[in-house]
Amino acid sequence: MLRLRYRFPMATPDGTVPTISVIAKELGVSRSTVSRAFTRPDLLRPETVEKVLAKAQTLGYAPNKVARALSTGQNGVIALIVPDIANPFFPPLIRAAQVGADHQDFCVLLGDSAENPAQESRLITRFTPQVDGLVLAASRLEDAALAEYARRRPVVLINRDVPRMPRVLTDSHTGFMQAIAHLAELGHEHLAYVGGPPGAWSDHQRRRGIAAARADHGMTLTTLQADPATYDGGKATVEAILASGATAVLAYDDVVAHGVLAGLTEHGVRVPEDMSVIGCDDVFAATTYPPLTTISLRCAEAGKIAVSVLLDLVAGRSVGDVRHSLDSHLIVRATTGPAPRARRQGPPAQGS
Amino acid sequence: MLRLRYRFPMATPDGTVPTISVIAKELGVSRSTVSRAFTRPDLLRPETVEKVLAKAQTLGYAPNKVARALSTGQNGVIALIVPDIANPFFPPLIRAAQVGADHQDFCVLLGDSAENPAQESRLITRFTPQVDGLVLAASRLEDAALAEYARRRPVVLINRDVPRMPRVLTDSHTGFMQAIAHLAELGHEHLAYVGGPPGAWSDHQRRRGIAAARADHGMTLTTLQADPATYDGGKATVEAILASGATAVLAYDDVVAHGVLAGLTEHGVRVPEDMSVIGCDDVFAATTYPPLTTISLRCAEAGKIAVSVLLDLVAGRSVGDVRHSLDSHLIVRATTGPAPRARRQGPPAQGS
DNA sequence: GATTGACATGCAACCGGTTGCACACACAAG
DNA sequence: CTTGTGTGTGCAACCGGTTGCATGTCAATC
Repeated sequence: MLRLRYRFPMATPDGTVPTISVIAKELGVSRSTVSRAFTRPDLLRPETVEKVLAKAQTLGYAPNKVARALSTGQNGVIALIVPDIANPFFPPLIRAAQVGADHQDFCVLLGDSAENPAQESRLITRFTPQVDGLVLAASRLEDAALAEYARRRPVVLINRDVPRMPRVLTDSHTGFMQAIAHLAELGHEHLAYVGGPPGAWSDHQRRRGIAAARADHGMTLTTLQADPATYDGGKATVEAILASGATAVLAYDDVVAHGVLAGLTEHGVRVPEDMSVIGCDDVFAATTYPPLTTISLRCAEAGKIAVSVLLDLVAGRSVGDVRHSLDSHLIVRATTGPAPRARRQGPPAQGS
Repeated sequence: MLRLRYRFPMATPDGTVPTISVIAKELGVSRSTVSRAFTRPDLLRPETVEKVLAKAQTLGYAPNKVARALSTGQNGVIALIVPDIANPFFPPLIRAAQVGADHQDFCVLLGDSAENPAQESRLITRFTPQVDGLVLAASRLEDAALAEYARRRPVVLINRDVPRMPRVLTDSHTGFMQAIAHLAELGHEHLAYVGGPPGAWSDHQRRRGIAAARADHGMTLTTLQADPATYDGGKATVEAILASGATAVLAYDDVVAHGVLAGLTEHGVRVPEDMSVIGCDDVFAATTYPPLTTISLRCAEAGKIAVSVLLDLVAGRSVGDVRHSLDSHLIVRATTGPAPRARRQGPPAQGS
């Protein structure tokens, strides 16, 4: 069997990717000069740089990262691995990461671990040799495994709090504090929390925050779990919510919150008249109807910062124990209202 | 300023990662022999192969992918460029693409063009040298530009119909036919279409399909445009919709549809009692409340197929003029109902 | 007018593999 | 003893950049 060398038709006009050699020849300069126009323009006469760049522009030239990687050891590529691309929390984060990387001339290799630690390990192993660093979002791996991978390449974690590893956390604490204060003000006394994936850092953090805050306000709390943490999982918890006697629901995220909304409506429970619902993430709260009261989590910012930290690390710029905690805040929209008991008992009549 | 050569500490005791040269020297053979032990073992004497592999094993050697990529021109990477990662149409597509690529041992470089042709060009130029092929989703570039890029690397388009270029189309035609038939059956006679980005193939296709189908049913059609094609853009069209006298709205996509829903509710218009609304994409119709009647578009499949076609192309397996058209269908949920006039006038009473 | 830098560019080696071609050697047939 | 046919290896060029060092130019300085 013949193994053909796969290569596209040569020479720029007829469909090849242009190289420094092409530009050099056309301009009658050496390859080094072309190279330097991109890497060390300060060494060249300004008009030379300009000449080269102009030519590169018209030829559609861009430096070949693979070649550059071979000689410098820097690939100009970072990996970003998320548990589920389609979970609406991640797209804004991914986009911000991509844009941030692009600004520093890096590309992003994207991986979806399907919430599966084994798959996540596979991807990391596969990506590692060809990237300068990795961002792992909501990793499902154990601390030890993470530390091991971090010895091979710089790693920045998102929403995973491992001491001594650089990490960026979307901290829902403030938001949930505000949410519970908001509910307390509306007269609610009985809460339900519909939690997410038990292993996840974010769920753990939310549970703790809510438990603390509700105690401050003397409220009762029923903790449930959406399993899985999806629309349907949220919907399935509705009977338990109603049985608990809660008048307000805090959901693990916006997706679960929408599931709860749907389930409530099917049970003839009106929102917010009979039940208040608060989501978390603020990721499609503003693009669906009814507008969901939710906790805004700055997920895009997390992506941006993670990349920026990683690139600092890659460039040897960074130091110390990095732990970025991004605070959150409540956004009140249309799914929270006075507790039914408070209304029945009399006053507010807010509005009509 | 000193520019340090960045290189990670590695396997061998002296801190360097072993190369074929090291193995070759230790074994007293040539570098080619070592290389061939890994790539064409059939050309070597079995005991030679074994000797090399054993040595590689003890030295912890693994072939350097970057170097291999440079000399073979095969990187094991494909690029995927989308106009907006955060547009909910794309995440399922991206995920399917990533998974499909992974199955064939390819990685995905992701790019976000921000709906901007110039940015899209930049990304393509930057990615091209380091990928084996590209998938361009909903490209905003002109046909000529696309053709030009396709001469450098295999390119597969999604939702862009350029003759003689491989393309995968999520064809909304069938779905819109069904939608209009559905509305006709419910007694609607006046439709409004809230269109999306004027340049987009998908909008163009939808406009044509709707115009044809409504004619078949003798309905009137008012065409509006959500500008931009977002939640707010959709919401802003509501007054025009109401002024048009339409009793049913077809929206460019689910996001716009939700904007319309919100706007209608703010105007005291009930859905579906006073107005029916149909979205398109089926991307979060099932994860929000109320469940949106919509057209299901198989976007994940589009991603999967595009990658599969691209990898066939890359491997030289594929042929001919590829044009995959993925049909769509209507999914009736809770936002469509009998036309108000029909209800007032009497008969149907279909159901209750 | 010769000396000295500073500056801009070229030369050539190198990064770590792959591969077309040549060569050496073995063995079989003429 | 040639000639022919394989077979297993080595040589060297190449992929597309980067970079240490050398060279050439020109203006400022002595």
